[in-house]
Amino acid sequence: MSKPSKIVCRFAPSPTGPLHVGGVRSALFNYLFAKQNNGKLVLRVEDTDKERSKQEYADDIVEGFKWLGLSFDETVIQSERIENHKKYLSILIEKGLAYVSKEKVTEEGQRAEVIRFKNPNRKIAFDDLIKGHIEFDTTELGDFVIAKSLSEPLFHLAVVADDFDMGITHVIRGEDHISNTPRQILIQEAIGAPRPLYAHIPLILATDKSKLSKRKHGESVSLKFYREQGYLPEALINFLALLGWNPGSDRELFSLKELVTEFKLDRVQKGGAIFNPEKLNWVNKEYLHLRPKGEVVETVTQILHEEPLTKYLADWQQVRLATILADRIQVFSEIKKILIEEGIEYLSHAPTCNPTELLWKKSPDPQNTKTHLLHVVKLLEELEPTASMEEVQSAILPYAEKEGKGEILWPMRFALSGKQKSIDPFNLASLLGITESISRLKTAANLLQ
RNA sequence: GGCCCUAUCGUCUAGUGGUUAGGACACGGCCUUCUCAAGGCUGUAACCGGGGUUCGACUCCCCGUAGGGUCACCA
Repeated sequence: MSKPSKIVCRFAPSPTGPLHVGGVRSALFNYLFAKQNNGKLVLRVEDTDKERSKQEYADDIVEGFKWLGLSFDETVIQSERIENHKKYLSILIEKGLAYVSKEKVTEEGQRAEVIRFKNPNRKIAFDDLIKGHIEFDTTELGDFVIAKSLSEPLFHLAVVADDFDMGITHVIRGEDHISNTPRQILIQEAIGAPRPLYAHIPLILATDKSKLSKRKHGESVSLKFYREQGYLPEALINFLALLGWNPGSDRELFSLKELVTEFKLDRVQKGGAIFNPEKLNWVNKEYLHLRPKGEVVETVTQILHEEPLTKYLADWQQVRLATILADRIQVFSEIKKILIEEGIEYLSHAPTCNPTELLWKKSPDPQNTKTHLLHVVKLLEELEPTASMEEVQSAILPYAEKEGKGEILWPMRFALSGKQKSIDPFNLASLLGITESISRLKTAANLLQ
């Protein structure tokens, strides 16, 4: 038995755009595989294209992973390793395995001279850890370009050189790289680098089954979008892990730590998976409920505080509204939607009630209803102006249970909100304040004969 | 179009020759409930087609078909 060498993985994004959810999943699978094998994980920022690479995107990538809680053992900037790439380039040229090629210039920006790899035109086969055996005839690739000039190495060369120097043992990357693999293997063989093991993971697809791309599918492909919408990092990680992988059981909720032990590369799906935001919302809700209630309420309060729609509410009212909302949302971004769609204008303006709707469907008696409303008023008058939901409840509930909950609670709630659907009466009375609640109940009672 | 990959409910998927084809999201119903939401129970819903192999195919093989990826002096 030879001592197994340490596993080294890498995630190698190019900073030409914001961090993509597909990239996050690639990074996640690398992370899980490396961690569970006590291996090393490297973040390699592939910025050899000076035209398109931007520092802000490199920052976005690093910040994104920091937010997610995915850590790398090492971060390398590919452009800083260019001397190394040049070294391999000159070796290839010396050996006659690459050459300076005179080009016909047909497009603007095209060089008259580039470095091409001398393709041995062989068949290349490799055993992908996910896809299985794959074969290519490299003849059709021709003598592909590996550098713009002696000092400007390109993608394929840089990847192979860096993977070699960094001792990468497993290349886990998106399926869109599958056709790059034979080229890279050819270069490896030319520079005498060992071949790493490949695992090409299926793509994350949009609803139309095409690859998620910013150009086609907009902002919702970037991690930042979900971060700004208030999704929880652990929910995103869990959801992404389940997209294309499953543990073989019915279990669906996993912490990152649990994923490290449960994840199996050979259980990764072969086909692409459509990104389903509804399922993400569900996962997020599960994690939201797992968080301490106080913490969630605090975040919701903060959001309400900055929300113009609730500016008119006093601070204590915002906290109470936040407490109610905290139980109802799947994602923090839903708050605004709820405020608008459900219409909570009744929080700021007393409703005008239709007397008929004030009556409980199972017992539509105006006289009784009026008596009940006035009795509720009496009970509320015993309370402090800012009584809590619990205080309101213990003041009203015994009476409601005695007389029939619907008979009391429906008219009470309707008198306070003027709506068929609203926050429950106890929360509502507490949220409006006792003084305002009494006033609304009296107004409603007066509508009844 | 060439090359490569893929194919189970609408979606994510379990399944590895014999299953009432299982779970989750979404959707519908019921219960709970003052309404809404949550929660509980439950229902509708799938093996792309055609040939083989086999006593027997969702499962193995071949051929179609469909979808996707990739074909840069980007990564």
